[in-house]
Amino acid sequence: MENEKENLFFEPHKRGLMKTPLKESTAANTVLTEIQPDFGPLTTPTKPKEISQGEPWTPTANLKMLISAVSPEIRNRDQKRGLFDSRNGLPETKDCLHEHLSGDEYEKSQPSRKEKSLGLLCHKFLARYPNYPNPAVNNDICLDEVAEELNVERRRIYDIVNVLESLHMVSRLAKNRYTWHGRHNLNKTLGTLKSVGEENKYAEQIMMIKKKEYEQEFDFSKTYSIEDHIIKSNTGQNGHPDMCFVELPGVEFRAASVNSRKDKSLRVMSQKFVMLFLVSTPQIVSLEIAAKILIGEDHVEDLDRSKFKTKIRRLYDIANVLSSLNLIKKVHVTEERGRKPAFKWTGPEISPSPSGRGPVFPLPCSDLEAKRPSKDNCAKNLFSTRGKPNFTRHPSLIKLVKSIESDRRKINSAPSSPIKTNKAESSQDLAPFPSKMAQLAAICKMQLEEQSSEPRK
DNA sequence: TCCTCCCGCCATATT
DNA sequence: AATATGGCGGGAGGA
Repeated sequence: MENEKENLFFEPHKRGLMKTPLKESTAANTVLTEIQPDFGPLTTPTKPKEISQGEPWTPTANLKMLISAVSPEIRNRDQKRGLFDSRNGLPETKDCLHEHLSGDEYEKSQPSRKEKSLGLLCHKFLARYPNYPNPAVNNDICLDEVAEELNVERRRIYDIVNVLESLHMVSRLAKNRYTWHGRHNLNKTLGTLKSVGEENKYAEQIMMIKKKEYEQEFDFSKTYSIEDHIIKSNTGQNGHPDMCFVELPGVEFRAASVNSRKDKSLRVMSQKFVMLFLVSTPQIVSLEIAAKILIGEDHVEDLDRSKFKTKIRRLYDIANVLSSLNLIKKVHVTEERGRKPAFKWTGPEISPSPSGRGPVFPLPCSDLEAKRPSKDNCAKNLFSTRGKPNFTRHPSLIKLVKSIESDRRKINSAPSSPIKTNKAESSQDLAPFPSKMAQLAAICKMQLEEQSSEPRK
């Protein structure tokens, strides 16, 4: 079934716009079918590593301009460091000005950590494709080629592609091949994610966690375990919560594979992370909060510290590509007890309702407007977190969907009310935790206060 | 020091 | 078995 051998088409990019000439001294191989002289083309590079002379930037000079235009911050960072200053530190290396430091150690201009950041890499990646590609032409992406052209190991490309996929900006076609969709559907996807986020009551969960922290700050230390339980029950009252990958109506995943079980972390995590922004009132989410919520959802019994740490690490990865997409930007929240790293949503304001809302503007490409309530899609693509060797669709999740449906009615209101009007409607859903209402009310208040104090650091 | 997060080993999933 | 994917977390660069 996998028509993997479709080498018939070629990359659409690198010709579309100015793109990356890449015609530089070094690499620059803009070959159509990448055939590295050193390695076999069809195997995992594993370590293509640095190509001859280390010139991380020059070949992409104009790309940089492109990037700068989009993200001034990046530009600043670059300027901060002398791009041309090839030698940093490296005491014994007399004067590198003499070009070839020859010898055996030409370790001089090491790209420097920042130049190898995922964020930068993502910018380069994105610069190769138009935001709104013409669906009529071939928009395939060959991971091998990209990895090679950007001079990074494949592993990094997976990181990028995975989150892009979570936003449906790309979709897997076959082994090593993805199709670029760009920002078509992006709003639709975000709308869907927002709906799911509301259904999952992320806003409430966030408040619960904040409340917890708030209390701990005082002396009520010891309320955490209780809180955890509430949160968990709330999400997936007995089974697993929403470990589902939200699909898009029109863009069903072609070429199965993607729907198989192993869809775990990054993709789903990325969607959830985005959901948090979309349901948060001051669209700001701290990594800590995000990590806690994401952890709370699966692995019920986890107080593990290392797990938390790992989660944070993943979030940084995701945040980097989301930042490259200009959907979020890094900020700091100054809460009681110090400032924490957080991110602020800078993406489009998305329409709250999943149904009845079409794209903001009529798109030329007829991407089947299957305007479907998110829950449908969600229900359709549920799979358990844990890799059950045989089942990708966890039966117990069906019930979750049911409950979600019942919740659903609540999302058709409150277009922009600052505080989720949860007390009223959600009271029924939260029935098992009546006392929670009172707490939520209190939290809401805190939330407001916090908001007012957000701006001024 | 703490915040970020690169790097790449190696378990899993696909072919 | 060979490859493709992608969890995961040690540990190092940077502020």
